[in-house]
Amino acid sequence: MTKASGRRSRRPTMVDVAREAGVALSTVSRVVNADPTVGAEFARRVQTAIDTLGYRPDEQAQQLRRGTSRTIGVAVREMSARNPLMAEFERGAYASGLTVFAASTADDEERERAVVLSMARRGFDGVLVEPIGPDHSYLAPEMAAGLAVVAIDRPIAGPATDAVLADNAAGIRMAYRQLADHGHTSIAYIGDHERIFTARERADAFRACLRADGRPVTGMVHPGETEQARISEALRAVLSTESPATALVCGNVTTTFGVLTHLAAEVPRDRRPALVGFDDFPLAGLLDPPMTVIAQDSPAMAHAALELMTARLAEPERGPEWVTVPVRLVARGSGERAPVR
Amino acid sequence: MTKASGRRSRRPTMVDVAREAGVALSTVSRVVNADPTVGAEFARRVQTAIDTLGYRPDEQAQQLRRGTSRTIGVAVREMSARNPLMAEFERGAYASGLTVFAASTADDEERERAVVLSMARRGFDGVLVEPIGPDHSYLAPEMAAGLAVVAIDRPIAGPATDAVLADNAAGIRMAYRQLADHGHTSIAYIGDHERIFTARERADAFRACLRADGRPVTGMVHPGETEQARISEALRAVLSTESPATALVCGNVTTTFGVLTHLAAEVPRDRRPALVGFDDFPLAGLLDPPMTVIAQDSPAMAHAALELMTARLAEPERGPEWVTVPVRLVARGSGERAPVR
DNA sequence: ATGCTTTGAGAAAACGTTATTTTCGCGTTA
DNA sequence: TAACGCGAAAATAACGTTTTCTCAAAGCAT
Repeated sequence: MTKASGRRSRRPTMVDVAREAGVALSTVSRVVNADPTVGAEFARRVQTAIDTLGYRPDEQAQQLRRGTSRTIGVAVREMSARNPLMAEFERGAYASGLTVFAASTADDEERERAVVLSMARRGFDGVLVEPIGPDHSYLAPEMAAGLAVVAIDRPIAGPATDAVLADNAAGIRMAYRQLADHGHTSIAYIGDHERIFTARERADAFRACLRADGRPVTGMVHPGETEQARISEALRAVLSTESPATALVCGNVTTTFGVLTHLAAEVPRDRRPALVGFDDFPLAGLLDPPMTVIAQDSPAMAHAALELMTARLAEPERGPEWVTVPVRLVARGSGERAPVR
Repeated sequence: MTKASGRRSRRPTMVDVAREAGVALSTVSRVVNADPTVGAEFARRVQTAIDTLGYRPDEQAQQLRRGTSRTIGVAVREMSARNPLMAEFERGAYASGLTVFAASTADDEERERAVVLSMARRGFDGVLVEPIGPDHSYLAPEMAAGLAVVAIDRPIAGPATDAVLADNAAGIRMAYRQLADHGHTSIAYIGDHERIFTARERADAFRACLRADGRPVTGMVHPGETEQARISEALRAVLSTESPATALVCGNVTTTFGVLTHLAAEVPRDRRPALVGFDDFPLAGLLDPPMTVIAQDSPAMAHAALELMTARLAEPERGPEWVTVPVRLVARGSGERAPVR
């Protein structure tokens, strides 16, 4: 209360505490960090000074001095979208005493770079990133300087990092198998653009399924932008041939929604194809028919990511590791319908 | 390359650049900050040194020194859940040259405190917070020290802050009116627990609607936990009286999902009540019947929040301001069904 | 008593910046 | 020619911590 004459009160600092308690600055630091070499009487005096002043250490200065922040950043395409993985990861990290801050890359390569670099230059110890573009060489110097990088959902092109991936190929095979087992012989795939790693893996796996079954590939695989117009177009192409597809595999949730929207609007209920979607979503069970999906194991993926992250933080020189997490089929009805016609 | 003998390379710092360019530390700083008083030749030399070394300023040290970070934090209940508001806010902030980092409070009061305090002590300039508990007095010293606080979705109890709220009461009135206009005379409400501000506002508004219509309130308003069991119980109570409700207003998305789940499992299609839900959600239009909802204007709310935030950053002493954003009714079918029986 | 370790606190240097002050070279003016 | 002013670079002092070093006092054995 001595010199704070201005309206705006400054945050109390260690120096203030030291003055209040009548001890040296370094003694305050030792008390704050529970250094056992500080005497009981001194500790008490400092503690009361801390309490009366409402002192809180400045984490920024701490980190600058310590060179570590116990903070890890999450750079993900969309924070806002349903992203159970991030929630799981955050929970786990919190339990390990790590702070997690997230920022979204908005599916923009340049933005990802800016976000991740900003995290690195703020002293974040690690970054969990859902990589966007084909070039991640900007990460190399940061990693050399000690930034722990774990890729999620897709691997990072360029420097070798840890990665957690879903078993996309197995998921597609399960979807295909389920439809084939229910009598479908003409199965088509509609998915995301193949510039995206997961979309590429899934489309490739689907083509492999067709080939393994001795069925024609041409005209049955439709990757592309996830806009309604493109999806509707693909659907029309697939459903209006002389021997139309009786079943569909959707490559991701956006595609699934687009397909459902199109079918609801333009295809009579009793002529709709059987459907299996990649990725589960809320309400999937309340649709008519309930939606059969390939569900990713978000908790397991988050757990794996956290494991990799903490392992790398502890031992920065370890070799990069990839973890592939199994997926599972959730049969709800849409994928178990018999072929129409 | 002179002394970096260890495997792990240090990030280059201003001192390194200064040494490389053969100038003083402060000259490097001036070049980095585009100070016009630096000579062309010096600027060039420093710039090449920066490029060859790959120097990037340490934002942490910058912020410590500058006392400002142009960073604002978002503390929201669930980052992972669909939260279009946050996405909008982030986009706008990015356009204004602000960095946004988000952390989730997991609906836990203590966690909120930890997260927000951590943001403050890291030098974040502002915090957008979706407040949890009844006591936010911990914010007072931070605000006194200059932290800009904007509450979203609910006001903050304790220190007076800016806030952006949805017009909950008007939304409930629109929902009630829509159902009444379609012939319903027995309308019930199921919603979230009234410890939550929005739930309280909505339940209160619904009671007011009943009273204004001269209808009994008892037994028609069911706020509570959003667990399936509680919701099912409320539904049974409301639907199994001698004059059962023919229409329902759901107080939030979770409740809506719970109600839909219960109805799908236990009530034959032709005996289901009309439904209006608070908050829109994806796939609402693909349900059977398509779901009528009260939709919040997330972009408008995000925009308002950003306005308040920037205004406060610019002028910390301005009076707190509350902005109420209108909602709108999206009629899709479920709220326009005539009463059964 | 003397010397030697131990304990515990203070002083000061660092972390990587930016802001302020000092210094210096040089052209201008009296 | 000396004083002056000015532009531009160098030096230095912060920002709020942690950590290393120093050093006085106390404890203990000889």
